[in-house]
Amino acid sequence: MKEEIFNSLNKVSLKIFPEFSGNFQVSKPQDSLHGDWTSNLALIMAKQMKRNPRELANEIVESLESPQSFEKIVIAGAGFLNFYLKEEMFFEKTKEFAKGKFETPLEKNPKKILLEYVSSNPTGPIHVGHGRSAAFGSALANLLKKAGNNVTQEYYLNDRGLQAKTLGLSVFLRMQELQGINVNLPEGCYAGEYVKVLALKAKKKFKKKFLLKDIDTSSLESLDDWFNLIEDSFKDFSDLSNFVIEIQTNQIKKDLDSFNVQYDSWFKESDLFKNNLIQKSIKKLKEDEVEEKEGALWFKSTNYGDEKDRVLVRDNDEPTYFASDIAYHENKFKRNFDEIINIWGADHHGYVPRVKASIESLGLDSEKLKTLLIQFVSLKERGQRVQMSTRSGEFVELSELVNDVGIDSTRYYFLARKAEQALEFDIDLAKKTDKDNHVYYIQYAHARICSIKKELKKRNIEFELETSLEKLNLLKENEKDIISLINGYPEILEQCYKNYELHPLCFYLRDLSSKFHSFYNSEKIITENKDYSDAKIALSTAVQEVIKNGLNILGINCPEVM
RNA sequence: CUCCCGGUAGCUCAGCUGGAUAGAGCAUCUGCCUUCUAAGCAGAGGGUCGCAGGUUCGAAUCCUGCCCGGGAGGCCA
Repeated sequence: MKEEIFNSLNKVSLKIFPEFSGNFQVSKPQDSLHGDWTSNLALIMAKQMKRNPRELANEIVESLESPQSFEKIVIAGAGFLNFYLKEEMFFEKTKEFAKGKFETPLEKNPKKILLEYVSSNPTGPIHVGHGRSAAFGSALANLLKKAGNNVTQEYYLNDRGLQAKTLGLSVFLRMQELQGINVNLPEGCYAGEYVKVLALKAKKKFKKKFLLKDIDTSSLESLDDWFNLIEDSFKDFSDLSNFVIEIQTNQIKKDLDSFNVQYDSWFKESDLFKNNLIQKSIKKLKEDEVEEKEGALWFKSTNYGDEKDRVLVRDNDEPTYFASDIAYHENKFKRNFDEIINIWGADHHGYVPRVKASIESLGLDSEKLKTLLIQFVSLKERGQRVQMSTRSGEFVELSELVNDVGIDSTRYYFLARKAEQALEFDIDLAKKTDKDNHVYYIQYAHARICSIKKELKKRNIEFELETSLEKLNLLKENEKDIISLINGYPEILEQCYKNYELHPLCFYLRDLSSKFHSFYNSEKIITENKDYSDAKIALSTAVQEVIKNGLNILGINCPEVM
């Protein structure tokens, strides 16, 4: 509908003023008194034409074609064009939605999209910060799919390199402790409790294979000292590293799966090495943008506006994380996606320019890549900030939070906040099971409607949806406000889709629920007046379906009984 | 020092691609259960949109400068 209005207005604007190039809008007015749709076209045009906006508005209305969907078009305020839908059009969306029809062809040209998110290192458990990305990524995937696109969700696994070795060492040292050999953990080792759990598993698997026995380690201090010793004494050490990385990876998969997050693809960094893709990609960078300096190999990302040039291969011949990422991104592009989306923690924002630079140097179209940054999460409990620091291993695991407050609350509050805004997660609020907790409030509205349906059966009252939907005009004016809100649902989805955001949907569902609770409470829905009763149940059904549809996108459960 | 995010009601936040009287929730105060779920509803009070300029018919929204909070700036990931 919005589009129809936009197109016909556009047509008229060009007729009146062919040079018109303004960016006018058609939107839902804040106040329903201002109609079902409103446009600022006359105001925008008046500026360019240096004319009186109200006069212009008159001309526009006069030459507007096919206004048959509208009861009236009113010129208001400074020159707004307010469109009032005819009643039968007004009920259109509610009728469709009540029947569960949500065909929203948001995307006219469906795309093949790669969505990479979380991708945290398998050196430890997923924590709450990753959880926010997980909730966001999976919900965005749902939305992109609903819009008609083909979406691949991918997790990039850093399963090799220094961090894998460090985890191996950390577990190795805990294994010694299990045998009564005391060693000091060097700086940089992973210190969390989960490392001890891994050590137990490793001990079971490898028995006495990785034991120090009589080796004197008293002089060892740094990570490197230890790595040297291990290289000399334990030829198969990588078996241990690989083993614990695999266990951690499975743990991550499990944690994400129980958070309603499912991937289509797990991409291993080690595969890039197996196939020598890193070297191959580096060779494909523009020749004059790669140079050797101070024993290392550099990429001149400053050519593309990056702050400084970046190292690709260290002086010890080990490629950097950045080099892997170039190969990984080249691989993404080779897989022929129309759009490639990365969801990264905001602490990686400095990383964006160099990756874009490398893509361009490879001769690929960096416009295809979109990077969304998610800000940090902090936790609040009993009015106090929960202390967290990754360095000391005192972070709160996602699974811990989910166990505490539940998956629905966790997902909702992660999503109800603009992604680029830091999030303060109120644990006490999220645990509440009353109206203060928005997700309960929304679910409760849905459950209440289910409950009405049950009551109908109990009382043996017949209800036929199709015919009842024809009685919507019996609703009172204030009840029609709900219909107006329902009419706005597609635009909310469109806004989310266009801007890669989900919080407007969260806010919308809460608003809709609020309107419904108010409606429910004002008077009985099931009454002696059969026709009016039918109309109210039909309206409730539409609300029920919209809530179900919305929660589904957010990846939040929609119980029928609470 | 450079870059990124933020500063809107007592608190947590929407609104920011310029539009009509700046909105929600919480908290505070006043009401509402013989009822299809009170796990709820109705009402009230509460604002220098960080500060100062600028752009224009119109600025919370755009531009410039400044102040405050958080984050990032490795041959770590």
